[in-house]
Amino acid sequence: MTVKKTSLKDLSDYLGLSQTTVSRGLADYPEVAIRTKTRIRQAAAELNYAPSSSAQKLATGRALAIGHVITLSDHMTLNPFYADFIAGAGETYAASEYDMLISMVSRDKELETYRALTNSQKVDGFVLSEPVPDDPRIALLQELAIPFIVHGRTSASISKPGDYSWLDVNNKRGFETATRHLLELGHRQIALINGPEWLSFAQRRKAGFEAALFDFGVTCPEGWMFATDMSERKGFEIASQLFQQRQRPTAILCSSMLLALGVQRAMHSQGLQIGEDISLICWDDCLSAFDNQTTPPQFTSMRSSIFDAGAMVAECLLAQIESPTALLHAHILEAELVIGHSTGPVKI
Amino acid sequence: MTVKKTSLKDLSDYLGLSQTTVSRGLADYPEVAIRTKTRIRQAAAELNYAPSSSAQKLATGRALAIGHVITLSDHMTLNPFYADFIAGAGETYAASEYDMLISMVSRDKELETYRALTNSQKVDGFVLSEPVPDDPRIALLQELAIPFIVHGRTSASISKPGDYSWLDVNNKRGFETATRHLLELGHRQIALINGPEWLSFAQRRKAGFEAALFDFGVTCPEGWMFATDMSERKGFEIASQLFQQRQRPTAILCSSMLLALGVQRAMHSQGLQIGEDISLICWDDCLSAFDNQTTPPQFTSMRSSIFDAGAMVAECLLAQIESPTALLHAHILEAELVIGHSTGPVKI
DNA sequence: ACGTCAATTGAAACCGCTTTCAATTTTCCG
DNA sequence: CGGAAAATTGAAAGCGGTTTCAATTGACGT
Repeated sequence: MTVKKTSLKDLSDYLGLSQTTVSRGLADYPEVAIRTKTRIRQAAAELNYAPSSSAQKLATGRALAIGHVITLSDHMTLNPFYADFIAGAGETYAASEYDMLISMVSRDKELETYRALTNSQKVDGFVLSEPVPDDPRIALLQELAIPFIVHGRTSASISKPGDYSWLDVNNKRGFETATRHLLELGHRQIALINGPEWLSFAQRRKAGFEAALFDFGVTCPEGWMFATDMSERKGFEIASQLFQQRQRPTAILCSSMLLALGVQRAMHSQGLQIGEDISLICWDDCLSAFDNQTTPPQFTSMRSSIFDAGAMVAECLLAQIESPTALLHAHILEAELVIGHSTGPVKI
Repeated sequence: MTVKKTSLKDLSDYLGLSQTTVSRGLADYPEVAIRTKTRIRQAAAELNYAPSSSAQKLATGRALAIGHVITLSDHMTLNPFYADFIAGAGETYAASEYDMLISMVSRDKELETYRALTNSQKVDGFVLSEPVPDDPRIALLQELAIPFIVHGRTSASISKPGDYSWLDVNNKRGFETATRHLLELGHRQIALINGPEWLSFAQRRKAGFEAALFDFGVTCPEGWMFATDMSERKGFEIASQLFQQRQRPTAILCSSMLLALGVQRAMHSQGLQIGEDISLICWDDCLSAFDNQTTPPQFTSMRSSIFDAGAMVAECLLAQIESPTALLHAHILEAELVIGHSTGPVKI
């Protein structure tokens, strides 16, 4: 059943050449004669030869693989974002002949997993997602001296340039812009439905929200800033609850489109007109499952493709791995405000 | 910077033992004396030793990795389902010390990717998702003689038992049951919003839908069976279109909760009451991002966790790999009808 | 004390590829 | 044509484990 794979030796025997030459020929070394290379390539194709990756890894020391460790314990991390983010990264890896190794582990095994993957030399680097303010993973990977890049940032204080590589979207400015947009439309009663506040990005978004309000001398009523799982249902539940208060917001800011869909449902069920009675802005990660790309889009939103972010993160990491002398990366992407149907001037 | 990893040799030198004994000690061979094992383990922990995976692979011939090849060309496959499916599978792999290798490639490189991963011996097996009726991947993998399992099935004709391993949910019966439920509530004007019909599962669902209608002597009006990307927007668009016809359905069957959310939005925007004016049943994959687990749930649905499916698929595959003599797997899961708020007797 | 057998441990080959350094063949020129 | 330089090719030593087979040690019965 299991057919013996053709090895380099088989191939070189077949060609009457040494393994050395064949190996070099396949790797396109300049010192191998053109006609020899041609012969080698042809024979390789004929015998369906492909080098054993483990042998190659062993000999070169490079795993040609990047690790993504995903924790399953809480529902947050196994969300649609991740699918798109991974897809973006994966595309880049594939284009560079790298493999993507994904480990799904419970949170308590997380650090151990990074350590094991590093020690067993299964990967050449890591991509970290969803950093928390003082992320232990970063310290660990620095100690292990393995290249990595963070999608997002930890607290500003720790993010001295040159400390570690990261790529982040400007969450603070994004939410500041969105909030300002609402304020300029005359809204003064604005609620925020944010992601879990132990994640850095959520903290930044909140800061942006507050900064804009502050500029306009507006305050957010007690209990109008929510931090929650970003699910449709949570959006629905929170909005429903908001709508029952005697003083109701005239605008709502959501940290994800999924939340916005829930809010929208709540509005519908209360007979509230979106963009009329209440304005709604959400963050739009341009997920393939929720496209908001009609013109004009369904939701007014701050738009920043997480697929693209995945691709960029991967590119930075690979660059870093290929030339270790390169500087660390630190990139900020700006989200774009896109006006859709869900916002309008405040009703008097 | 790059600290030299401790190798088996380092460890055996440190212990004053041979590599042989240390290797055996770590692998818990019975012929190694207990006290020696203890010493070895201790030293290994001390020196932070972890075997090089590539060396191990080379020596044993087992990659201890499973491949998932995902095509990016169309948006369908990069969807939330996949995230949950992969998560389920990944959990199983992690528990069995296997790695998960994910390749994101365009459809035209798909087969080539399977071939390359197999030849380079990067994986011990594959999981195929979203089979099409006469799937070329299956033929290829059979030819390559590498273990694999399909999540889903190809056409019934090809699925002779023993042909290849698969695990599928009973899509036909699921939709038959759902349709029957609507029929028993008195509905006779039922529309179907299905997934893309070139995928086997969608064909089966359609067959189930038609079978139930046939049993009740009901026919589905021309143009009421849709096959589409399963996005929120498509659900909205199709439902909106349906509602504009003079004869409007009294019930709708959706192939995903995402579609159902879109349909719901369309209903809201037309002032139609869900479960009152129109009944809605959707397939519920129990995705973490769209939970429908309230009691009673928001949507009446056919429920079958895709996360669990991923875990089961992975288990079957691993079993198959570990004992090649084992029979091929062929499992059918039944989806469960869960009554929620979105259905009710037909209005007269 | 001695032979025997079980319990442990080791030497060395091998997995399949890369790479250093040496060997061989060509090419070029005086 | 002789010889140096350039162009090719090869032998062999790793890379870091596993495993076969042999060797050593210890225990035990007489």
